[in-house]
Amino acid sequence: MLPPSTRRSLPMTLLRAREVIMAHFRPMLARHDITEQQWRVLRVLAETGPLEATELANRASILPPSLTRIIKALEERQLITRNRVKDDGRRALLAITPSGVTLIEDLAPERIAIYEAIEGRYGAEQYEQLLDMLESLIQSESSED
Amino acid sequence: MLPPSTRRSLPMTLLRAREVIMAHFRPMLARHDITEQQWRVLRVLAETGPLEATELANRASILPPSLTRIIKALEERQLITRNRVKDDGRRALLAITPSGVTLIEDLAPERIAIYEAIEGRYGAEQYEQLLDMLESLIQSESSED
DNA sequence: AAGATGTAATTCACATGTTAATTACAAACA
DNA sequence: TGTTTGTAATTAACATGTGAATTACATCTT
Repeated sequence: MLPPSTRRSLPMTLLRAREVIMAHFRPMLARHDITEQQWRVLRVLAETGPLEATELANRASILPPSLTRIIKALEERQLITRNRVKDDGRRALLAITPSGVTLIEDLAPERIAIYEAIEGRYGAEQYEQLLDMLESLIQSESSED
Repeated sequence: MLPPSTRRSLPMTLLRAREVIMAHFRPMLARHDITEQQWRVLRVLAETGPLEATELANRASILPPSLTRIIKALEERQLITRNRVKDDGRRALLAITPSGVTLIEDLAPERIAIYEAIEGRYGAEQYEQLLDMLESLIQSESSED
């Protein structure tokens, strides 16, 4: 078996695919002075409710050191709050604030429009199938110790 | 249309998919003290021959500022060389050195084995189909000004 | 030739990715 | 009680991602 050429390697192709998609969202994020990762963190908290850092890191696919920095930035902008968990001084519950919710809600319509445009160009069925296949890949490759 | 939940957003899913795949390669890269991006640069040069920085950046999907730093590091380790292009003082041809080729060749067998293992778990046909669908997505979304 | 415009590469500033080490705390246990 | 072990979060150090500004050349224009 030949090694996959760089142009058709799976990691590179996933990277490029992510890149062309994110390119559509970056102008919107820049206008609201928020990074892609900060937006992910806020959306997870908005969808799920208050979470501890470890769970939030998992759901937003952000590593703990990055999350520490992101939490600090979002807390300073008063988009999230942190409250100690009683009986365990290590943990803290992170929650989105009302102004954080407002920010997410302001972005939501444009977010939906961008997704619809992508689906329109790519095809809704293909789009769903691609997501299914990616989730299947993640399943087949995750943590088989 | 509902906004896609964070768990099934395309950018997040692409990110996670890339993550589970790259996890297989990281131990190998760490053993050889090379980063993922440095490995990409070397592979592109090994496959394609000498390139100028802009073309190399495109093929390796690395932004110019990152490539500047990576080139510097690889040059210091004598894994690549840079030669000015006559008649244009801005450009330079970047080429992999023999020891760079040796490094790539040392990694190649394990690289192939990892890909084969992934294909085996996921299914060879699915694997090819996924690549096709991703390339199609990249096509449908790239630069339609 | 001199200035205006365009292009390749770099630099800057800041955010995140990544691994290893460390801190702060909790829980188990002698 | 004091020590060990385990866990959550942070910090440290370095590499890369990202957008804006800058530098170094080329090329075009007059």
